[in-house]
Amino acid sequence: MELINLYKCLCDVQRLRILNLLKEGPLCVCHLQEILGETQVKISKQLQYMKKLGIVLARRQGVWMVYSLPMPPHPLLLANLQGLQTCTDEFPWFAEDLKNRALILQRFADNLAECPQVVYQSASGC
Amino acid sequence: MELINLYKCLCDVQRLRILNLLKEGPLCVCHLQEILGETQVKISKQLQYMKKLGIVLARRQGVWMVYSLPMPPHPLLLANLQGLQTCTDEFPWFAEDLKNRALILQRFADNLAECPQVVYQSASGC
DNA sequence: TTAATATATACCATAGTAAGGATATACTAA
DNA sequence: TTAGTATATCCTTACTATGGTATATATTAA
Repeated sequence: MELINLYKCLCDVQRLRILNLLKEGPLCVCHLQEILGETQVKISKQLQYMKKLGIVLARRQGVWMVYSLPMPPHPLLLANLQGLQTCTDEFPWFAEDLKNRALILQRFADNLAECPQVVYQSASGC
Repeated sequence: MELINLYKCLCDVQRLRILNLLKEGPLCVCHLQEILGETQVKISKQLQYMKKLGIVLARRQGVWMVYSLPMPPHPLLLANLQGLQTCTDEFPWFAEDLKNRALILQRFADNLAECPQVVYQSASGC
């Protein structure tokens, strides 16, 4: 992976939000779609873009595609996501997104009918 | 300045090299041109790009245009340039450029006929 | 004024990126 | 097999970025 590619991913707000979410753990497209409030095509394309550049990984789990960061995530990526956390005025969605992610995981824990094949816990190793 | 713009500048090798140099202090176009070994047009365009995004500042000093980082430089920019210093395998020019910059400044100190109007020392405040 | 130097801009071609709509693919369930 | 769901791809259009050549601008020196 070329480091330049990291910056190519960071220079777009949607991709930044996706990486911020994936930093916490794997997510499937439908959940990213729900959190970002974007169309399926847009999310999917951004994921393809980052996958092609080697910044995210994809793995199929039943009907779902689960995206994640390579382990361990590049320290420079983590440092940037960390540093951006404090810029709440410019990136208000940074914390909001993480909150919504937690809600979804909670909902998923309560109701296994939703995304039943996706066991994010077991995906932490990919 | 929007932080996203910072990443837009970082995602290109030439711009990265320029920022790495400006981190050490102001430089005029001709010196950047000499260090990077690129054409005047390319350097100038990259500088315009970053200036438009609010990442670098420009000030005329006689015939020369002196470019610099806004003071104080954004911590996220410094953190990234710092973090990249260690990636000598991927960015071998990172240290080389700084060495060449030092040589130019030395040469300038020895011979004032070169870029006589440019007093980089006095430019540190811009 | 004229000439010379440093730098920016205009113009053109090419490539990369982004967004939307429609459609295709892959998998699951029945 | 069929239908349904999740995701990816194709196609078009528009915008942004990159690179090159030529030219314009600004400043200095004579």
